[in-house]
Amino acid sequence: MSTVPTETRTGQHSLFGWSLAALLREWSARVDAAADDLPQGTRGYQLLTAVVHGHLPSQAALAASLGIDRTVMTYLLDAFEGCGLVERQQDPADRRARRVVATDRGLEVLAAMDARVAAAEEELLAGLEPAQRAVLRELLERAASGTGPDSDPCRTVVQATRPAEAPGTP
Amino acid sequence: MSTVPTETRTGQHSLFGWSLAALLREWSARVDAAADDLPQGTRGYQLLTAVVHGHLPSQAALAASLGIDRTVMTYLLDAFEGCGLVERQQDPADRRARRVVATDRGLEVLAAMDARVAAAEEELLAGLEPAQRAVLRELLERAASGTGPDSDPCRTVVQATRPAEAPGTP
DNA sequence: TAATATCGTCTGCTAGACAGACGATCTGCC
DNA sequence: GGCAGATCGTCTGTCTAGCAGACGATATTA
Repeated sequence: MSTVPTETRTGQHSLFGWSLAALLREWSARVDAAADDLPQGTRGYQLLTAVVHGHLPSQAALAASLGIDRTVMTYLLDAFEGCGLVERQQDPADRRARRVVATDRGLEVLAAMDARVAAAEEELLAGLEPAQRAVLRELLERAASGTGPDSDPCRTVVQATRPAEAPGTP
Repeated sequence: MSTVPTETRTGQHSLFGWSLAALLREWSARVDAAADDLPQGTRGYQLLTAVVHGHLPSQAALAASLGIDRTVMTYLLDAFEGCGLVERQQDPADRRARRVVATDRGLEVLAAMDARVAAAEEELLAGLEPAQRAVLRELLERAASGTGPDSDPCRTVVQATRPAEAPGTP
C-alpha cells in the first residue's frame, strides 16, 4: 500500500482515475500470468471473451468493443486463427464483413481461462467483503455499459429507459 | 450500447475486466479532451495529481504509483519542468533521489483541471444515481488501494506455488 | 449506372516503451 | 575506514505496437 496516496484524501480531489488505472493494471497483470496458452495475454482473453459472449457482427464491431484499431484486429485475429481458436466466416448478409466465431478448442481454452480469471479476480478484490465485490461488479458494469463509441447521441434516453433495479441502494 | 454485450450475461462469465477497460478508456478520452494546457494529456493529469497529493518521495516512487517506467518518468518530468509546472529538488536525505514538487503555476493548473475532471466524471457516471456513484468511487478506491508493486509480499509466493489451479482452495 | 460509404487488409512511418549501461550515492559488512 | 552490492536518475540504442493512408471488394443510395 505504500504507493497509494491514501492519507491525502483530505482534499476533494478524486482518486477515480487513479483507482481505475491501478485496478486495471493489476487485473491485467494477473490475467497475463494466467494466459499462457493464449496469444496476446490479457488482450487475447478479452478478445476471445468478446468473440464468444459478445455476439458482435463484424471485426469492426469487435474492435470498437475492445477499443482497438481495426488494423490491429486484423493481425490479432490472424494469430488466433493460426492457433485454431477462432475462425473467420463470411457474413452471408454482407460479404464485406467477416463473422468471427470460436472453434471448439477456443471454447475450451476460454472456459479454462474463465475459471482462472474468476479466481484471480476474487484474489484481486480480497480487500472487499463478498457483498461489496458484487456491488462493485454490478456498478462497474452499469457505468461501463453507458460508454462506447456510439453511446453518446442517445445515452441519456437509453439509460432513462433502463429499469432502475438498484443493486446496492440503501 | 451496440458494443456492449449486455444480453449475454446469462452465463457466468465476468465483465469485470471489460468494464474496467471501457470505463478507463472513456475517462481518459474525456480527461484528454479537458487537458489542453497539460503535456501528455491524461497521463500528465495523473502525474500532476500524484505530485501534488501523493507525497511520494522520489521519481521512482512516482513512477511505481503511476505504473510507468523510470526512464519514461525522466522525459515526462522534463516536459513538465519545461512548462514550469513542477520542479525537481535534490532530496537532502538521499542525494541520489529527486523530490518532485509542483510550482504555483502547477497548482493553479491542477486546480483548474480538477474542476473540469470532476465535471467530466459526473457526466461519465450519469447512468448511476448520485448515491451509487459515491459507492462506486469508494469501493474502487478501497479495491485499488490494496494493489501496487509492494502491497502484497505474499503474492509472489502464491503465484510461484500456483500450478495453474484454483488458488482459493486451502 | 454512377457516386459514395463501409469492410477488411496491407504498407510505411513514427512515437513510445523497454533493456542495458553509466556515474553518483547509499547501505551493510568486514 | 574501505569495499561490495544495491539504488537513484539519466542516457543511448533498439524494437515493437499503433496509426494514417491507400487499396480492392462490396453495399447503399441516387
